[in-house]
Order: sequence, then C-alpha cells, then structure tokens
Amino acid sequence: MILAIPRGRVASYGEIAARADLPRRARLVGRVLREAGEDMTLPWHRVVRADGCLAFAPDSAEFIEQRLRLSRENVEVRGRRVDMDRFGWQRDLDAELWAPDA
DNA sequence: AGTATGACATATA
DNA sequence: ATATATGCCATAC
Repeated sequence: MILAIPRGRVASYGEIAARADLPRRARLVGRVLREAGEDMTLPWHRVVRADGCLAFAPDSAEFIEQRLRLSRENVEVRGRRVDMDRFGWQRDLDAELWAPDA
C-alpha cells in the first residue's frame, strides 16, 4: 500500500493499516517497515504517525533522512512534524483548501 | 504462561 | 504542549 502513496503526500500507519484491511494494525505496518528496512524499495519516508510526527527521534539519522526525502517530495516538515491537513494522503479537504475549483 | 517492548492510535487530565 | 492510561497485535525473553 505504501507503494500507492502519491508523491508529495504522507500517510499515517493507521491509515495504511486500514487500507490494507488491517484495522488496529498500525504497529504491524511499522514492524513490517522495520523488517523491510534491510532491503527496502518502498517510499517509507512517506509514512508518518497519525499526528504528523515522524516516527523517529529528531536527532536520529533516520529522522533527518526522512525529513530530507519529504522536503525533496515538496512536503514541508515543520520542526518534527508534517502538516497532515496539507500533505495528508487521505485528506480530501485539500482540494477545497489548496485547489479550489473556483 | 506472564512480562516487556515496539517506525502506533485514541482518550483523558 | 506533555504525561498517563488503555487498546491493539506480534515478538522476544
């Protein structure tokens, strides 16, 4: 599913789990990503926590990596979190907030 | 089997 | 905003 996350957006573990027919399996997603970290080809950097915070400590190399990748994907990382209201994948209000049909 | 921990989420104070 | 508590599923000891 992570493969389905559009470029320039981020999805929370819970959202991904839900889309994968796995409600309450957010941690499973995290676990899978951790396992995949060994040989990953997935856009893991587009996966953040429900509140937009990156899953790593702000001083962690992974945090920096993810933040860098996200910024490269046009996603602004404010301090230690991303604006889910703007870059959130499931968010559809974006269309009205940032892409008004008018 | 029971306890502890984890790239998590939600509720409450 | 942070701290706690509970739920959740899978692993590790």
